[in-house]
Amino acid sequence: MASKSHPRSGCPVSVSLEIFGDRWSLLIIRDLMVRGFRTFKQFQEAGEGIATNILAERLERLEAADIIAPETEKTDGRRINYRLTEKGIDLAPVLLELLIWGAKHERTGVDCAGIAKMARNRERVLTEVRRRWGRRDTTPLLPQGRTRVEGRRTK
Amino acid sequence: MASKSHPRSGCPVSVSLEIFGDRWSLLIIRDLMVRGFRTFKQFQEAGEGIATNILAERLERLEAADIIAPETEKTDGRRINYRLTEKGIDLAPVLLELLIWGAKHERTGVDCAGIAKMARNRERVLTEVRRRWGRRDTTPLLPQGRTRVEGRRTK
DNA sequence: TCAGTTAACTTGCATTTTGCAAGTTACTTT
DNA sequence: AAAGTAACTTGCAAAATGCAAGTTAACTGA
Repeated sequence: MASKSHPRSGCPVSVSLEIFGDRWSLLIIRDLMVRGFRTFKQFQEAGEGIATNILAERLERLEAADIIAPETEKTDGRRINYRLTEKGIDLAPVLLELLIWGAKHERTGVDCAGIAKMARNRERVLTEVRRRWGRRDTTPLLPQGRTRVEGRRTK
Repeated sequence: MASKSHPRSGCPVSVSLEIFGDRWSLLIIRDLMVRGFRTFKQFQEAGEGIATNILAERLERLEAADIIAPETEKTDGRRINYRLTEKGIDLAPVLLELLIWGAKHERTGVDCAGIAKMARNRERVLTEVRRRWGRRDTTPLLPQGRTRVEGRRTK
């Protein structure tokens, strides 16, 4: 991608975009963060149709950037579980704002009201994401339905 | 770009990324929002080396998404001033989080402490961005210093 | 134990998007 | 009216993407 790209300005926004400024990277991170996905296969199937070569390249890239870390499953040596690093979980606010913006301004097949509620409880939502990450809780933060996210509150 | 692309999931994050999920769009928006840039030439020169055809395509796309709006200058018919729409200014939180993340986790040639302070005053910063946008104040929000992007200021 | 299955990738190749340099067009300034 | 200037186009080579079809190492069930 922006692999051997140009010398860009040192602006943090620019630097960030060089790492995950494409159509897929943040979706993988979203899946890890709120959908509880962990494996190549899950990203491949439940994602929005990412090609396997691209997926492999993105995982490699995110790993190189220390945003995710692979971890071979003890009970099944084939299976690699990807996990967010601390740096990765720090992307939660970015994802949340992206979610809020999209829900507010685009037709997304998602319950706007539910998202709006999340927007009002920003801090609470972020704390919850972090809490789950800490205890390796992989139950999806949002029910999978997508259309109709009956915004279950953080409790 | 994602022009005649696939039917993706209705997730707001995905929808958002389809609009500005690339390496340039958010930089243009950043320039409009915090650097006070308005014209094609400014984006072209002070940006990080975007090609003119790509710039033209991105402006077109952002306009189509109703994130920016062009406005011909009254005193000089050649000059087109791009302005953020309400929908565009709503991207401020996204950009701010991107800025905070980049400054915290990457070597960016930017004063981390300064950004950290912004992070602590999130709401204040966002309010200020909005205020300037409202009164069409184009003085850069951040001093241009940085890694010397010889950013010729807008005067 | 060994044939079949599965997870995680590669590979090859056609298509699309980028990047670069060089125009073009419509004002404006001198 | 000649020379700039701003905002784009165009043509083309190079890189990234998407797709289908492998490949490899680990498991699993008979």
